[in-house]
Amino acid sequence: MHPAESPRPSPQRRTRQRQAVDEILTGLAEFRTAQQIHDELRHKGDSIGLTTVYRTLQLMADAGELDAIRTAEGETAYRRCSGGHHHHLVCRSCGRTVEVSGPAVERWATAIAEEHGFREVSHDLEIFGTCQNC
Amino acid sequence: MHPAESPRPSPQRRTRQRQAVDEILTGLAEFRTAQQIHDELRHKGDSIGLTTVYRTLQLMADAGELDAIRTAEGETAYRRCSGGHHHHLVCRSCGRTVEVSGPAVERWATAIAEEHGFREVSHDLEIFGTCQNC
DNA sequence: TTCAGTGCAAAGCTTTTGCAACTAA
DNA sequence: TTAGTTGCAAAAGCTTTGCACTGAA
Repeated sequence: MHPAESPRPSPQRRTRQRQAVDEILTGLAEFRTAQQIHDELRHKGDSIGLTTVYRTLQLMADAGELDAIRTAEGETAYRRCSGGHHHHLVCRSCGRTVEVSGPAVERWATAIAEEHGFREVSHDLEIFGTCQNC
Repeated sequence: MHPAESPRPSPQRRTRQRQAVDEILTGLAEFRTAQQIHDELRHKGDSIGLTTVYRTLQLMADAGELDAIRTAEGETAYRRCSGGHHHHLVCRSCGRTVEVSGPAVERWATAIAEEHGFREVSHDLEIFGTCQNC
């Protein structure tokens, strides 16, 4: 269900398309879907196939360079992430995202899972709200 | 992104199909997708359309009778739930689910969101692990 | 020169919708 | 009787795959 990610090797060739995706993601504080990124690149004048965007994002996520979440609409959204374990505080309206972490929550989750006899515990936590600007 | 659910009115007619879905869900401690429920009903000999299963599950979820989660594979899985706010401890292997709740986590999530200027805060939290039997 | 990478078209999947037939109340 | 339900077929959306072509190293 949520397999531990085994960091794959990074892509081997630096292509124009991969650089473009990489740049879009840089300095962006929101989650974006493959289709959104594809649209943005096209509007910017870059030529790139939707398939390539999908594949590039998957590679980057597999390599641990991106965080991926599933939206309520069934899409997969990506965002560059810092290493280490953390969670997200996401604006429902504009999508702005803040990375947060809370050791207390980690401990609570592990403790309650073990209490019920569960091992190899992991968890997903996303916080949603409306940010100041929205 | 995660709109507050406004509990719709429950279905108005008690049909054979809706009773069948209801019964499958009763006493089941795991999340099931629409397709899984459809399969189980068919194997049991009940005749029901996949479309009807989808619609019935949506109605029940809208009425607050079911919890819905998105699997990593992109499917929506449902499970009968108790009222009130709670989270799930899910077995990665067999799908067995335990409802858990932690006031401390709720407070933490709300606090950290407000700290960042977010209002109307909600959150999603699922804990995964391997249960004793697996 | 080579083989990873690209992108179009087509296929795959889950879920939703149109609509005529059906049925609970 | 009649309005809510059903279910097939078709459509909609997101994502993946087949495959011939392209281009980075």
